[in-house]
Amino acid sequence: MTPPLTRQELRIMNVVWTRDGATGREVCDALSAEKPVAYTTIVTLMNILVAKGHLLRVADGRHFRYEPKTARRHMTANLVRDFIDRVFAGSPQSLMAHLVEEAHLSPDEVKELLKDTARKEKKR
Amino acid sequence: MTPPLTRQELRIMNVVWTRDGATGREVCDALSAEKPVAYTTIVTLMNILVAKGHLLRVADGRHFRYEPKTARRHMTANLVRDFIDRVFAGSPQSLMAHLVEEAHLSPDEVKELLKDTARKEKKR
DNA sequence: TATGATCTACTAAGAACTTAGTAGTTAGTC
DNA sequence: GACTAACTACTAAGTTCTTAGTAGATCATA
Repeated sequence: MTPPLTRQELRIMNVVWTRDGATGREVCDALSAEKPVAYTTIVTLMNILVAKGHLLRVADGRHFRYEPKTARRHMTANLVRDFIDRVFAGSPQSLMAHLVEEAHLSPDEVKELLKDTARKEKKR
Repeated sequence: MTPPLTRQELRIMNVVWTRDGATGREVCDALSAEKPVAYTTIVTLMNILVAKGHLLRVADGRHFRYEPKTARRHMTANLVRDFIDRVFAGSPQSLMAHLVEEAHLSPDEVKELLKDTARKEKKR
């Protein structure tokens, strides 16, 4: 069972999601800011993502734009589930405990988050 | 940059950590319960883990035992950090929010966890 | 219209991951 | 002592990931 997305594929999806659609050139430029990468490399990967059903390739004039087909939220949920399975034996509680204990988050920060979440819940 | 551990390597480490040391046979049996795998496959991977410095191979009579060299806690922290970087742009808060929102955890469950954590903190 | 820039399509090649086989050694047992 | 079982060492092969090159088409422009 392979992960829903490979590392590089995810980096690309992050750019496309953020912009809600992008060209190969845009993604290449965005990722090259961190570490230079060939344009053709990016396009190859993006077409793989199309084949996998995560991107949609739409003609934009005589070029192509790529639009997200899989929602970020949906993909994130899959990735988190997979991660919890592998690292925390399927227990989200364990992950949460880890986050708190490792001081990635202080209990206060968590409380703040909970408040925010509660607020959002009410709005719905 | 490759992940700290590959999927299969992590599965093996989980067995070794849980038992605080194991033979190739033990790991093979444990993992084969889920999905059959050849003994030699496991040993090959375990020796790779030795080469990577995650396991220690110690003679036990005329056979070998493998003991964890990297602490589970330490490895978990690395994996979580890597995951947060890739999926949540480096923000543990975002991961926490996701956990709560996706109902992997209800706010009540989180509060429970916080209580537990606070209790542990006091004990220290 | 010749030139250069940019994009697409196709192909390739190395690295790493995953899986497992073969040969040799050792220990127990008939 | 011969046979079988289990383990170790070495090797290999298929798959996927990652990266990128080449060739051809198209557009802008000098």
